Amino acid sequence: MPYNFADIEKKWQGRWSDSHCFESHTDPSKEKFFCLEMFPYPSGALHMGHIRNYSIGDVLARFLRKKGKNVLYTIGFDSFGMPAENAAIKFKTKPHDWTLSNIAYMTEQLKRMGYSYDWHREAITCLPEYYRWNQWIFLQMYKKGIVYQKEAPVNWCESCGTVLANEQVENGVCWRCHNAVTKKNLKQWFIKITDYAQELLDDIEKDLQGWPNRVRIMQTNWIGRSEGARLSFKIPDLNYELEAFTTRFDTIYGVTFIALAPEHELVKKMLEAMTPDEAEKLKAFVKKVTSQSSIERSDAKADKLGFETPFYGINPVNGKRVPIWIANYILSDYGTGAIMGVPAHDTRDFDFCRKYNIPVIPVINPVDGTQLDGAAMTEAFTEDGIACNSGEFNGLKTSEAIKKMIDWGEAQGICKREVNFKLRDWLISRQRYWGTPIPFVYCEKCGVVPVPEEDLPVRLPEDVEVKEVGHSPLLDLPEFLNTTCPHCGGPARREADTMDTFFCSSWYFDRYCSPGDEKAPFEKSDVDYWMPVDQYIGGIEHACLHLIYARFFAKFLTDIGLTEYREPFTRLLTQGMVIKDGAKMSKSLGNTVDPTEIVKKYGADTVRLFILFAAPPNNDLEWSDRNVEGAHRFLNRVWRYVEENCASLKQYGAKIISMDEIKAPALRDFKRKIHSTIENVTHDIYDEKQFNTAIARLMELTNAVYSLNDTSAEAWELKREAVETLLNCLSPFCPHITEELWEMLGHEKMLCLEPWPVADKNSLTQDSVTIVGQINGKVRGKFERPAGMSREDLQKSILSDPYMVEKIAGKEILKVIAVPDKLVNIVVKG
RNA sequence: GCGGGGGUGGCGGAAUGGUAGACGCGCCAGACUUAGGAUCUGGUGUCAAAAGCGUGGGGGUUCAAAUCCCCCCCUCCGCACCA
Repeated sequence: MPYNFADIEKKWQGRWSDSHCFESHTDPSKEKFFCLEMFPYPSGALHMGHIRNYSIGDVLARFLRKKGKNVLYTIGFDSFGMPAENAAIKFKTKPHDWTLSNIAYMTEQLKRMGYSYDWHREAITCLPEYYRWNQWIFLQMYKKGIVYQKEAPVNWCESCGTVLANEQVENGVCWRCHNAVTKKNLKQWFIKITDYAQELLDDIEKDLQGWPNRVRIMQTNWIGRSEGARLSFKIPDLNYELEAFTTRFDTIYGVTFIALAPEHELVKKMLEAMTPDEAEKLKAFVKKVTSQSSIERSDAKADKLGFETPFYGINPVNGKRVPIWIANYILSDYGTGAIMGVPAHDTRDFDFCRKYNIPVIPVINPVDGTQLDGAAMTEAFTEDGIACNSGEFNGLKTSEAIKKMIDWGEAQGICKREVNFKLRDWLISRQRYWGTPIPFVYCEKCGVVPVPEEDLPVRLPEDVEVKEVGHSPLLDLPEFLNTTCPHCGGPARREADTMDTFFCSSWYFDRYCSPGDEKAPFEKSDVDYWMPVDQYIGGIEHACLHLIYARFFAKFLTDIGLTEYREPFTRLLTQGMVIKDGAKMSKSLGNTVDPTEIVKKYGADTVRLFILFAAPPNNDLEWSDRNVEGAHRFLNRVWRYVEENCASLKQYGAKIISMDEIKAPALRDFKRKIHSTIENVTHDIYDEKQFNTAIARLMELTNAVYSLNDTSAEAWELKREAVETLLNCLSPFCPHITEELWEMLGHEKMLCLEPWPVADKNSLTQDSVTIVGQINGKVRGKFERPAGMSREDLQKSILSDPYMVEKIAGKEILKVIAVPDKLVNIVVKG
């Protein structure tokens, strides 16, 4: 009977589903394991990246169930978002219908892969059962004062027709469509994620040891903490105190100018105080700079542009007058939007001053004793050194100077210690239709009023026509827009913006714990039991997006008493990309491989095996049709062996023969192979998450089974043990074929319910070992010796071996190093 | 520029400081076959070679280095005027 994967896979998927064997329940008497994968966006069909992600997760889930853990493993769909609107326009359908039909198709695909999801926990974010709790959580945030509206220059993507959060702008372009992002002044909803900046930072070190270092560093940089001081410069002509932030208060004596961002509020006051002629020039400058795209403005290599104003500020430490400039390289939304310019010790300020002939005054000399000359310097000196030209602080080392000068400044009332973060508040509103409606109304009398919790959900109308990108159909729906004020009962208008979809994905794992809860987003007892996630698996691209937002949510939900955990994901695995012909598989490059086609041709087990064997999870994985065939060939080999030897194998296996009973060396080796395989595979799967080597070990065991030609009863007993071990250990990777063969061997209980095998220590002991004989560190011979020989005996034995005696004849032995059970190295001269 | 990974056969990749190249792909030879792009057996770093040489390059530590230290090169990724 050939290996008929199509029928076999269908059969077992049916059995698993009918028996509900993958459903899990909250049970504090059992040890839990929450295995989570980043849920997909229902774009239409699964791609190989999904298959890779979920195959990794399924191996872990199936493995841990066998290890006796109560495993929560399920999936959902992150189903709000732009593509549904675009598709609606293109295919003249409705986002709701398009999305749900995609979900249906992708669900089918997932089931075909044999993933052991608990489908009764599934969460679909675009359904009101789910998004009403987005609205509810948003209202809790509002109550706690961390939701606010603000008019501010925000990131605007013209092609998506909406604003974007800071995290969603990559190198000045939109993360989704890669078009240039501009700034626009709009009143928008924000969440004060910055309140949590310090905790988000601290907990990276404290609680995220199970995360890849790379992601921890990326988040650390994104949060971007810097310590320094805030100080102010009096501007007599404008009767204004200009505040600036600096991390280098020790360079305060080196200030030769002040620079403002063109958006700074002081610019307005300046314009009023300037002559009309000068004001026109300044206006033109500001216009020029602010009309630059984000890409141009944030390019560090681009030319620095400045405009010298007729105003000056007073350096608080020495009373010196310094000119005030407006410059394009000053960011309006970091610090105070103004800087103290110290060209001698800051690269950017240096470039600026050389261009505009502003004096350079060094206030730190290198430790080697060189005296810097401001006029002659060719680049800024940014290293630590010794303070000079700094009055009473001369001679201090930089680290000391920073501390002492700020101490002094604080005592004098000149400055105040301050910590700044790069992290910005999370801009949550989107000018889109297909998202969670923001639960607020605008009342002429009462202003901005939250929708009362009992009125949730604010339902998103589903029967709409999306006509053009950038225009939400909600704006044309009076029945949605027109409402009454919950406060005064008067006429009011609904907020037509929807939430960033990252809001949905910040807590879906909590929902998995309490599926279908109608009274709350989740039951505390469920979440207390299941959370935090023990293993999260997904792409690196979310390092500073989803993974920061979800961490923030965890902290907020705990602060309002809904949960007990402060970090949602204990361990994180970021799988590499699936590559073909040297590039990431993508529709636009036309180098995709459709999982459905491959599953049809080879079966789900083969696809899973290939994708897990071809590379370790963290590496990128090059698709190879040949290697898919290789994986298929291996499964055929396993199938053929069990099928052809089924009768003999079934005849035996009544008892497991212990190592002590086995005499023949070949059989002892075979027994050892079985148990070392168990030990290594267990370690590779759980400790290393190194599935490629785990599979390699199973291939070795298969090879060993094939090569054992002994047909004694004893040998058959052992072969039975080997085959059953092989099937059990292979089953998390290739669950269908292994169930089928397991059944063929006469088992009635499903293999997925069978406990994971345990390596027998006694079967692992070596009878003899290969000792490497080295001369001067070079391998010269190999010798079989009994295991466990003492250092002395081993040394004697190898030194007296005729082969080695001959090799070292006539040479003077200087030293001998013997490592028990490993090697003997003879150091000789001559 | 700053930060973080990587660099091992023809390829994907293995190697607690201790036999470099497990396992697989590919390739070569043979067997079985009407046939093989099925299957099985053997071989496969380099070199004519038992020797020698081999883990990006150069130094070093060590009895012993892919692995530890220093310098350099290449490559991928992230951040990028954050004061």
